[in-house]
Order: sequence, then C-alpha cells, then structure tokens
Amino acid sequence: MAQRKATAEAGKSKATKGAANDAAPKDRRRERGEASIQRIIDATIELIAEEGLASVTMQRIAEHVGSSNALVVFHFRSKENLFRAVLQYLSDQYDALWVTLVRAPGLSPVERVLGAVDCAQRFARLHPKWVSVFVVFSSDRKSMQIYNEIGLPSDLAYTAEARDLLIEIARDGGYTGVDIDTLAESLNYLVHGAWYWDHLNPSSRDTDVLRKTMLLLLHQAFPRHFELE
Amino acid sequence: MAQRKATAEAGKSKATKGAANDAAPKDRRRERGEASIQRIIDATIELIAEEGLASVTMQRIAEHVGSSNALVVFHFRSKENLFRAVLQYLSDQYDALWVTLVRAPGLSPVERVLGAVDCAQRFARLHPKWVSVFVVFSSDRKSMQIYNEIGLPSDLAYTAEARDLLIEIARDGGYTGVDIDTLAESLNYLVHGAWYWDHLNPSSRDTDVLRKTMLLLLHQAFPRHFELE
DNA sequence: TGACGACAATGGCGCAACGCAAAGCCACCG
DNA sequence: CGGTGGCTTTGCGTTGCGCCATTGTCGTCA
Repeated sequence: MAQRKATAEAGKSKATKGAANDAAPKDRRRERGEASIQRIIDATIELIAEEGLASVTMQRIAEHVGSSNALVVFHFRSKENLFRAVLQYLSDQYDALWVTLVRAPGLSPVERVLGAVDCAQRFARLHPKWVSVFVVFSSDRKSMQIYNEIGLPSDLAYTAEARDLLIEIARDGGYTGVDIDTLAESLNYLVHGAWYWDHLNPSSRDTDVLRKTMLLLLHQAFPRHFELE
Repeated sequence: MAQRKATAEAGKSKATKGAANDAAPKDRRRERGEASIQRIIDATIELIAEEGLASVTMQRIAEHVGSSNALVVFHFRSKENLFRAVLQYLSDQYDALWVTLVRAPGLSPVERVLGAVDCAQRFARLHPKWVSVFVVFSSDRKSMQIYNEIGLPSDLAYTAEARDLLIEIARDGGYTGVDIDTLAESLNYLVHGAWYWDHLNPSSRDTDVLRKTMLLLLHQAFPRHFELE
C-alpha cells in the first residue's frame, strides 16, 4: 500500500491554523525547505551505507549536506526521527517498485512472481546503498525497533503476497504435493541472503545467482509454468 | 584450519621475558584471570546480541560481569581489541563444529556436504546469540573491518571447501552440466539469509526450511546422491 | 511600497556519556 | 617477606545530542 507521503511533514508540529493551504502557496521558501529535507535524507543514506550507523552523527550529516547541525534538528526533531524518515523513504521506494513490477494490472500470477524476483534483483542492482541501509538498520537491536515498525511489516506482507500467488498457481495448475510455505520462505531467505551477503562482500555483487536459483526452485515446484532460461 | 588459540593472550603485550611458561605455573591467580577473560567475552556476546553494538559500552560490560570497567581495559587494551577477541572466539567455535561435522575422517564427500548443512543449522539452533553477534558485526562498516580480518576469510574458505566437495561429487558421480559455482553460492546465500532473517525476526526461528531447501537443491543437482527425506 | 510575520538556517552552549590512563590495594606464590 | 600480578578507584579529555537566541529570506497585508 503506497502509504503516507508524510516524509516531508516529519518535523513540523506547528499549528498552521489548519487552513487548507496545500494547493496554492507557490512558495520558494517551502520548496527550499523540502529540498533541504531530501538532501538531508540522501546524505544520511550515503553516510550510513558507507560508514555504518555508529559513526553517523548529526554534525557529519550536516557537514555532508553543507549546513549546520541545527538545521537537521530543525527539520527532524531528533536523530531517531531522522532515521525513521530515512527508513520510511526507502520503504516507500521499494514499495513503488513492487507495485510497478508485481501489481501491474493485467499480469498473470506467473508474471507477478517473476516480477517479484525482478524487484528484488533490480533494487539491489540499482541502489546497493539503499540495500546496505536496510541491512544496517535491521542488524543493530536499537535501530531494529525502527525497522520493526516500518520495514518489517512490509517485508512480511511481500512474502505473504508472494505466497498467495504461489498458492494460486498451484491451484490453477493442478499441482499437488508442493510445499508452498517452504518454497515461499526459501525465496525470502534467498533474497535476504543475497542482499546481506552483497552488503557484506561487495566484490561478489552482480552475478546472476539469485535469479538463477529462484527460477530453479520455481521450476522444480511448477515445471509447466516456469522455464529455465 | 583450527588457527590460533590466541584468545586468552589477546590483551597482554607485557614482556613476560619470553621464558617458556605455558606448562608449569599452576597459579590460582592466572586461572582467575582467564576465567575473568572468558566471563567478559561471554558478557560482551550477550550484550551485543541483546542490545546491539551501539549501546554496548565498557561500563555496561563491566556492570554485567560484576566488576569495574577498568578490568575490561586491563585484559583487553581497548574496546576494539575486545571485539576482536570476541569475534575470534566465535570464529573458533564455528571452526570446531565445522571440523567435527565436515572434516571428520572416514566421511564420504556426500556425508561431508550433509555435515556442512548440519553445521550451519546446528550452530544457529544451539547458539542464536552467537549468530546475532556475527550478523551485528558484519553490518556496521566499522566493526565490519574486524569481521573482514577474522570472520570473512573463514567464511570464504568454508564456501570454497563446500564447492570442492560438490566438484568431487560431480566428477565421481559422472554428472555433467551442473552449475557448481551457482549451486555453492546459492547454499551460501541460503545459510546467510536464514541466519540474517532469524536474527531479524526471531519468532520464525527453528523451522526446517533451511535444511529442506538445501537438500532440494542438492537433490536437483545430484539426484542419485542426495535423497529427499 | 514598506512594514510585519512565517519560515529557513546559523553558531554556540550545557549536559551527559564514554574511553582510557594512572596510581594504589590486596591476595597469593616462591 | 619481597614482589608479582589481578583488580579497583579516581579522574581527565573528548565527543555527541539537543536547545537557545539570533540572523537572513521571502510572501502578505495595509
């Protein structure tokens, strides 16, 4: 579900008189502010991916953006809030890709499953740093709380959605004796394993192992619906 | 290779005059010291697994052990050194299990591969906290440097060893057209994916997905040598 | 058009936490 | 009984977060 676009509103709790103002105010100040917010988020992603959570401080983020640390505190009220916004942003990005590749209208269940495979692979190829941020966030127990709120529910939803598609394929294709749950969980393991391992050992990136193995498992389960390439 | 047993010696650079002293000195003080070292390592593992790297401090470790923080500094000269010792300890533990299950004399290549599967699964089941520590260490870029020195070489060696076993099986079994490299890499992905995912989402632990899927892939590649159970 | 108000952004400060080094204490070995 | 070695106490220096007063910038209303 392409949820909230709340990202930009993150830090502002000021009462703007509730007047409906979203439409008109072609305001250069507001534009500048939102641009700053995005630049801060981008810088944070960059820093986390490159140096890890531990060495990321407000002043370094500010330095990387080219502003003072107080600006960061101004837009996001605290460090934790900033991290929350970052994870929300990345989650939304993944969601957008998933919607495009999996939920596009007119696709067959088989095509949707292939779309899901594509989604995992493309995301990792296009934005390795984003994947790194996901991994970093979900490792440390403290930041993991944030991940549990924002990232994990989506993750579980994607796995469940894929599982439903597999069930549909099994039913319509007349397959019996296929252990759908194990298969879905395996695909999940593979995706996260690939992401984690690539983050850990970037040199081995960009081989086609993930895709090949997933197709192998799918072919093994539904030979008439998934061809090996 | 069951490398160094240097763990206990980690923090001491004091010149003990080079005199060979490893044998005799049945010294209660020394025993106490080594017990302290082990307790510190255990406490550190516990804390990292439960709270993450960020919130682990020297004083918390000391508090958890029931001593002053300076004791920790005394045994390991710095925080980084302590972490290095912890990772070394865990690495040695895994190595011991691997040697038992994979390199035991008299095993056939097939049994060795099954032993490797067992190894990954048992380690995660017996010591989930140890796995968590591995994951935590290899995520943050800073601690990752330590992991790259101590953990990663072993990891790569295990994968390579498994790959060699698969090659041997393929050769002796007369299999052709099996993509060994992809298979070995897939098993690697699965292991790390399972570890990472279980660390991330502990509630789903202890299903048999990892084993089932690995056996499925092995059966698919070498049907006469690996049976589905 | 000029003054006001909202909003973006700055620099600096206080407080707390942490790592680490120095010096002394005390048990135990020879 | 001298001294080695494990362990504690104390305190210093550094670093980071978050708040404050303030400045600069741009719409808006008289």
